[in-house]
Amino acid sequence: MAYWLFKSEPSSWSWEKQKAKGEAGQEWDGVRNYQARNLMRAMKRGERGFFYHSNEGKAVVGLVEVATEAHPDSTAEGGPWDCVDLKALADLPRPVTLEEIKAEPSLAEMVLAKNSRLSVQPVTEEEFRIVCRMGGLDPETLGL
DNA sequence: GCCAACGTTGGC
DNA sequence: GCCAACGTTGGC
Repeated sequence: MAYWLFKSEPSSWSWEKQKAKGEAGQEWDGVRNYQARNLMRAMKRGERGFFYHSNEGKAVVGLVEVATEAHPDSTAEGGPWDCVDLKALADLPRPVTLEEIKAEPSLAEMVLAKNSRLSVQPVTEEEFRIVCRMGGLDPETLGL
């Protein structure tokens, strides 16, 4: 089981909008970066990730589930771009800010802290658990 | 709004 | 295949 992080500017696609999609989920389209695309190609249905608000908020605000494996990005018009579908799983009771992540020594190696520009990122299991707890979610009781 | 970091493009 | 120029991202 791998873990991930998805970044979005709230002004273009917010956590509120993602939640409103509910079980139907939403194609994570528009990614035009090979590294990010390759990470999405490696994702499996049912894997979990964080939803991160960049620019405004700068915080991990929720948990998502990978709802489909990678498929062609419907906005890419035959280009080499694939993406997965995501559905919202849960709010973080307390958003975990970038500042807090950078201040936490055990998260020093987190991609978000080191290469904040990558829009889809891998997260280790340990990082996933730490950020969940910082956000007020117990990964055990969630069955994660 | 600035600018550093990064990725991509294209001339050579 | 190198690398300068350019565009974009996102923290500050």
